[in-house]
Amino acid sequence: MNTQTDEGPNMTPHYQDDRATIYEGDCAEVIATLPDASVDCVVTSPPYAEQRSSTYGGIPESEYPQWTALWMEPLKRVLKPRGSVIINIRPHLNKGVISDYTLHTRLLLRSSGWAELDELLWLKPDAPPMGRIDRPRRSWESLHWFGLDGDAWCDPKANGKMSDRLGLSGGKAARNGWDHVNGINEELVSGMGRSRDVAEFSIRFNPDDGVDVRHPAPYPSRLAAWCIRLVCPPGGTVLDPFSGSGSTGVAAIQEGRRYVGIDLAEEYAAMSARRVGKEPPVLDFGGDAA
Amino acid sequence: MNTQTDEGPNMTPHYQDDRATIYEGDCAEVIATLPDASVDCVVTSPPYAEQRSSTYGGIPESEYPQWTALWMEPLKRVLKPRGSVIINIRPHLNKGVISDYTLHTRLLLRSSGWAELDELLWLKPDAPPMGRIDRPRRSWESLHWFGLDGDAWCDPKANGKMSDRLGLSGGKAARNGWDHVNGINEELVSGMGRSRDVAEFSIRFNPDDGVDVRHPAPYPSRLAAWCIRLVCPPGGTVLDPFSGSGSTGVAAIQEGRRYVGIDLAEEYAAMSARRVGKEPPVLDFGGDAA
DNA sequence: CATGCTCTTGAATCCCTAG
DNA sequence: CCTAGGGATTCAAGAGCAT
Repeated sequence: MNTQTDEGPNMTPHYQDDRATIYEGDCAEVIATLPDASVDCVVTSPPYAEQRSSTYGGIPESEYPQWTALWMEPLKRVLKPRGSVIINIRPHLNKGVISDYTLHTRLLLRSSGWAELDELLWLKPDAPPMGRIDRPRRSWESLHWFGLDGDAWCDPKANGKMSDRLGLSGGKAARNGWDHVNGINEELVSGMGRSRDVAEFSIRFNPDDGVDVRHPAPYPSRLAAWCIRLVCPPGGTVLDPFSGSGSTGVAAIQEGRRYVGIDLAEEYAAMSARRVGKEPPVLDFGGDAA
Repeated sequence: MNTQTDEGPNMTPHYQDDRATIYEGDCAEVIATLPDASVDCVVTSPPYAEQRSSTYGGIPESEYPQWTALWMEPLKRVLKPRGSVIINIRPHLNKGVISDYTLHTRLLLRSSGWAELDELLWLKPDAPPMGRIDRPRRSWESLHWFGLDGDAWCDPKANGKMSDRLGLSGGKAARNGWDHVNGINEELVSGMGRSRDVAEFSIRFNPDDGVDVRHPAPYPSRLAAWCIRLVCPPGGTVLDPFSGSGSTGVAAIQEGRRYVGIDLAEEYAAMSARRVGKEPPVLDFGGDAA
């Protein structure tokens, strides 16, 4: 079902409207056609090694680090200088031992020039108790956060909770011009606290993910929205090179950002387009958080 | 304050009673004197690279992996075949980029024969909003779980929650002799569910940590107790090579296990002894969980 | 609007067999 | 001997109702 021609990938979008563009094709090739510094952030859940092989070909663990470095390489030009890349992944167990390909991947990305900004968490309270019965139920995944340097754009309050005990240590923040800090020049005791580096969202029952969504990698759009609020400036552009069912796109539109989605499979490019196209226009979405 | 002689470390315990032994000295040297297969698990929070340098000398990041592999090497003999090692650590930020020494440490341990069983989490809901103000509040740490192979002893229900909906799909488990599974041969609908791979304990307000505890690495004894219940059989022996204020020891005694603590600093060996010695005798402690 | 019950489902993991 | 694929097994957390 691939519409590519012999001359190379078809860079005509599979879908386009004024907020979203969906491409069908190899993500590295599509990214190479995007304009310089046109993307604020990447939020994605790439295929795991040896998983989803029917859809994506199943990258062997030994090749995974280089495969990742390769699709990310053209991003260095396309990403804005303070842009972020957030990658959701967690190693699986093999005879009671976790695989090491994510460690090698992180090290290779670092040595190929990416700055590893932090490791954020996705907690899954309803993670199914499958797998090894003699081990704890595995109920979290990593969100690996990379940038071009240590100064990526970030809104540390985007996912914060309201608090009434802020600004009590005030003073120095004002002098340093940190407008992130509440209580500057005033003795505020109430306001938005900083986000935690942990996002908690259930796997299922995401109101924005329709019942007709069928994809081997369920990725709640609320999680994508959390990431987007954190690292994408309002009105910016979000890219997902493994768009899948389009949950990142749904989240981007809901959060008032633009979306560029890519998927190798026509089926999923179409599903992304269908879901993104159905999103109602953005009116006013504040930062309601985890 | 070091009482070592020129002939080598003093292997006379700094403190001993029928449940606990505290040594003052270099942990690798002390471990080398312990009997074969005498320890069920190690639960520890080692000094981070370049941190706590006033007490422990501050291991440079570049030497940290090898330093870790070295103190763990003699454990291979001392640990029981199904024993576990749980190491609490999280990389710090350096100009907005996380350090990579924990990645290198994990890979070196793996290549030197250790099995990495999983990565568990300690969530710190009350983590203070320190560090970079333009980033999310860092509120978790890793518990790196290693063993001699993938078959370490583990009680997956030790930290579980009670549930009244277990055993509903039961059947084959009984035939396979899996006593981990609830609902065998009966139609139970109530019992202990499996633990999550996430432990949530606040930093402050640990009832078992006396107010006089002063140590540069606050490590709640409730967290240590969670780990001990998970990987140490009842009545077994827990080792902490960086005993510090002795929180692991307090937890071990409370959970009805034996404790072997080691610390390089006389001050902390003494503090561990004081706290462990004050623990009331064990009567009956069930697995009350996170 | 709490509470309780039913119902569904999941980036799992292991083992065994076939190539 | 290693790889690939299929089958069997597992249960907690919502959501959606009914009361």
